[in-house]
Amino acid sequence: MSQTVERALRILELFAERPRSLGEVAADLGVHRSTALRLVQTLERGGFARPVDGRYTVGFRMVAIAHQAVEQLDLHPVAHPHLVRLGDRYGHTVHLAQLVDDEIVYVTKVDGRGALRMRSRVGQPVDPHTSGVGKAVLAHLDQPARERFLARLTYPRHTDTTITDPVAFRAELARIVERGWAEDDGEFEDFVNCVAVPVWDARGRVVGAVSITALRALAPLERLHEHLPELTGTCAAISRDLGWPGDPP
Amino acid sequence: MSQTVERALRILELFAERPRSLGEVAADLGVHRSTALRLVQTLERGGFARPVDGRYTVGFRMVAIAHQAVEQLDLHPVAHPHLVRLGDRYGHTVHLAQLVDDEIVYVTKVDGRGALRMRSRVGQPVDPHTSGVGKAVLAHLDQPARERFLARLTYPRHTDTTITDPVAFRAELARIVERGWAEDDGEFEDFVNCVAVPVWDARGRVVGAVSITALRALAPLERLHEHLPELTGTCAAISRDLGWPGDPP
DNA sequence: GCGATAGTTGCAAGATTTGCAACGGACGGG
DNA sequence: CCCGTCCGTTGCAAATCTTGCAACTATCGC
Repeated sequence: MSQTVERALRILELFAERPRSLGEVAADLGVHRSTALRLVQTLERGGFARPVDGRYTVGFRMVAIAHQAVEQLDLHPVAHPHLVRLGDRYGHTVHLAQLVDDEIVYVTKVDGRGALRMRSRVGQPVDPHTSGVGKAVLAHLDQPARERFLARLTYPRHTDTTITDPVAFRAELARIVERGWAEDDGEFEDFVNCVAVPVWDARGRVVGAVSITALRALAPLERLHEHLPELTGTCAAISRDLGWPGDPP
Repeated sequence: MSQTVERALRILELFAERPRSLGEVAADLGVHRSTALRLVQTLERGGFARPVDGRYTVGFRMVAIAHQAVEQLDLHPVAHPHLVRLGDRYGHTVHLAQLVDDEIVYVTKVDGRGALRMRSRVGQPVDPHTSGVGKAVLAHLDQPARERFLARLTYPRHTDTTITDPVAFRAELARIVERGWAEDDGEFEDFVNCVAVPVWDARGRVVGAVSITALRALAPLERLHEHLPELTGTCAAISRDLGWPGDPP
């Protein structure tokens, strides 16, 4: 609706990938260099962009605002200490995803102790059919909401184990409800697997999920399964902090 | 330079504080509601804003971009695992600040185990005269850069212990260089104190600092001092990961 | 010293944004 | 039940604000 703002946002997207020169920005937007300059300058004066050796990148105001935004989410503040404790315990990567309106978003990540770090996901929407947290939330959603999700779901294949069949996916969701937890058996990336457990609010509705993720080489599913009691306990603790009465779902 | 973009950024700032209705936005910007609507819609379609029960807030694209930006910083990725380990050890809050151009910015925070969480600072510029990390970096900066910092420094008082005298501040910096670490004795907030140690790069220049922060009631300075060997070790490890030869400064 | 690339500025043209007025829906009090 | 208010939304004409141009400067590398 506003061309100018659209261009400014596009510029921020460009900066997020990697630092860009004014020329690159202008070329990408298809505008004159002077136009690009004025947009970038505006971003810079607002702290949304900053120069870095002959190029521009995302500015710190942006970082600060985003951080503030995450802290405003209901789940993050109550869950965080629990997640840190959980991360401590096994040294694996811990993710928290929250159900926000009609999408599921990664809200917190606690890095594991290994040298490798998972490609980061905070702020990104969860892919429901290839992630533990996605399946955990989806499975425990109430009927109409789940159907709304499923309706707009596509099933692109990422690995051999990716579930690409809607019917099989529904079966998987049913299984998850039954046992109370979900897993990702290398369905997004071959060498990564995880287990995930849902989090409940005061009214007994799913609000998100917590997952323990690890390289298969480091901790295969069987090993992660051993952490399920701890993970379930953590999610119960978070849920109780949210006012959950504590009944089994 | 671009009024429209300026307004869009202003809107994001508003959303960061708390969710806003269109009317509030329009009022704050001093524009017609329809104008505000079109700007907000543009932000929303870009994922930079999102509706939340009758109001608008910061969108997740914003969060994702900011996160990506932080990961691009040189210090963050190498330092993070060390910080987590340090946080584990004592359960106190750990901050990492990085020197970026002519400012020092909080880049990472590892929350402590206590129920209380520090008011968050990631992405925010460090106040050099009231923070451990600020003083640690400033003290070890090369002469000209330090003078440039000092030149534009004001010394607003926040607490009884805030250093408000430029001369006293220089003396403090000298003391910090001598002993190799800095402290914040409730200089920003009465009840919070911290110790901080600088981080070096391959060429032996300060690139940032790490601090261990705690409520005074929980861990007074004397207690934090006991953690200095560990903190110094962590900073040395980070510095070595950055290519620091390992000579004492 | 030449050529390339980066950033910057004034100005005129006009595309883009703006304010207006009016509509529909939701909510709450009277 | 109706009125008042506050929400978001749309079409349109006016004009503000943005845009592209062209020219200038600076820096880097050959």
